[in-house]
Amino acid sequence: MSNKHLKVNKVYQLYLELLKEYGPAEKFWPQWCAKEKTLKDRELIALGAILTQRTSWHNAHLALVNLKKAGLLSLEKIVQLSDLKKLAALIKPAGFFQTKACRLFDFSSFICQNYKDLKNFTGEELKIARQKLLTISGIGPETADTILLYALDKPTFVVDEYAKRMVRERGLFKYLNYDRLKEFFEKSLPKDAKVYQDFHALIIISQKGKEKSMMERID
DNA sequence: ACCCAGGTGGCCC
DNA sequence: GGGCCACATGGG
Repeated sequence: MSNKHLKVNKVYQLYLELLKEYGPAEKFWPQWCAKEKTLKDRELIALGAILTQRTSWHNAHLALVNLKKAGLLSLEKIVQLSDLKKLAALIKPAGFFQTKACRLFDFSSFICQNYKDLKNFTGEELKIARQKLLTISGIGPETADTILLYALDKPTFVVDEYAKRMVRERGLFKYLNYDRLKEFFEKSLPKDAKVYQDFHALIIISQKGKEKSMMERID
């Protein structure tokens, strides 16, 4: 589908300006914004989306490295755990570790039991997939959209505190609730996962600074 | 010794 | 339907 019909608007212009100034977000978030992702990458991103809730990326990163070292950076391995104490201990640096251990387990169970793996879940239509993720305890709109956008490369816009702040400061839109803002961004931009990924990352990079937004690879 | 970091669900009115 | 609270660690 051609995007030529898309009217020039402030949001799209802002996206183009940020892209020009900072370059593609893949430079700063190599793993999350990569064009080609392995299934392992996708699992890491989805688990990372939960671990980073209300937490600095640095702390979520420490937790992911612990999971990797323990061989638990895998939905299947997490589902097989008999109790969550070990999982909770590993993700301690990410904070809210008991809550998040349950969330990682519930998410992993949902995917493994209903779809076997994330690749099959990608086959679900976007709206259905989003609705289903929202039924999982601990997966709210931002986490659901983060998983869909970065782990599954589905075109759904992630609204976070940085996006809200930007909209507020620049007076782009008067409604600040999640769904209204998400719709606003999506109507202003080409419906393209790569555009949403880069823009969301660039919003954060432009506000926080490149250094603090760097997400190191975990291999 | 504070304050905050890419939220969410529960409870209250 | 909005306003508060608990959840918890690491860094400035």
